[in-house]
Amino acid sequence: MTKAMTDAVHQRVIDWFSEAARDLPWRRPECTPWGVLVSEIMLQQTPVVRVLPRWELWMQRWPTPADCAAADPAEILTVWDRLGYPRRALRLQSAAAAITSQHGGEVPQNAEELRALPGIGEYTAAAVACFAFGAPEVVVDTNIRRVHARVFSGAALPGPTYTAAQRRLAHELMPATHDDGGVRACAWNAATMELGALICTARSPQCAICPVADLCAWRAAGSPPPTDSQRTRGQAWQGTDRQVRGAIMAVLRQRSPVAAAAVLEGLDLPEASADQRRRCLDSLVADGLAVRAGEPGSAVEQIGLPGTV
DNA sequence: AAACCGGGGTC
DNA sequence: GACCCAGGTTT
Repeated sequence: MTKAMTDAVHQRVIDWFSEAARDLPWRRPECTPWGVLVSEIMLQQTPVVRVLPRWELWMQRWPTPADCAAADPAEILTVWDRLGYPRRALRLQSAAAAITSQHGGEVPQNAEELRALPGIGEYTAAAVACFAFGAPEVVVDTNIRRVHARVFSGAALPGPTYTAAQRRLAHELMPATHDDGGVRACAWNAATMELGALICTARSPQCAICPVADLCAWRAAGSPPPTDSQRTRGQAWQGTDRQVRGAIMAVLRQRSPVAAAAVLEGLDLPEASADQRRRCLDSLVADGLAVRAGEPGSAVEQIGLPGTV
């Protein structure tokens, strides 16, 4: 791909974004860095439409990191509701506590300091530095990997793992920052992500209305279907510990504390053995998502959300 | 590099 | 019913 073609892709995607971008609350100018951070954590593995109402409630209740850090962890998990992966909620509160105690209550502005916070990895650190503070970091999520794979590599899908070659490509594709201080680089990140979310989707991409369809290497190759190695192996759900853990957490959000025996026997999961139920309950306690009172396995054993027992 | 971690919408 | 989703942590 020549520099002229890369420049053309930049221009087309950024122009497309300026008129097609969704009006999301964490993209508005008045949104705080904390609001951006909360959105990024919630959006890890969770679609925008499901995040929107939870984000609004969260920001209304805890408008600053200090508010969140001081909150009752049981309420944190209750407001998180069914967003999934509830450990994210506790890590977000831990991050808020670190921001409050170590950063004067202000969200750090650079990726390195963000990366050191609980629950913030390579992607989220770059995304917050870029979207909240305008830093020209290389942001790579699953949408961006897919766009890169198609437009520049000619592949149907990027494959399940983020490879060194993909990281190198993402760096090479970043617009120069010497003349605008990174404005264009940030726009490229946001625009590419949005293109992957709205047009260049995994299942049925809308190439007919794609701003770079005529520049796309995958299209030029005849839009070949994904190979077996490019397919992501879907996670099982029925019968997994994740399903059982989720069912236990649903009970605790409803009523807490509660007798452990009542929870374990009341789960509407006929396939789950007594061993699995017990193992999952213990793992929730180990993860800090639940706390226990009374001897495990005894008649007086009680389970509750953290802080309620 | 691979396993683990939720839950719901879509095709 | 398979597939997908603005990933991170642990081993």
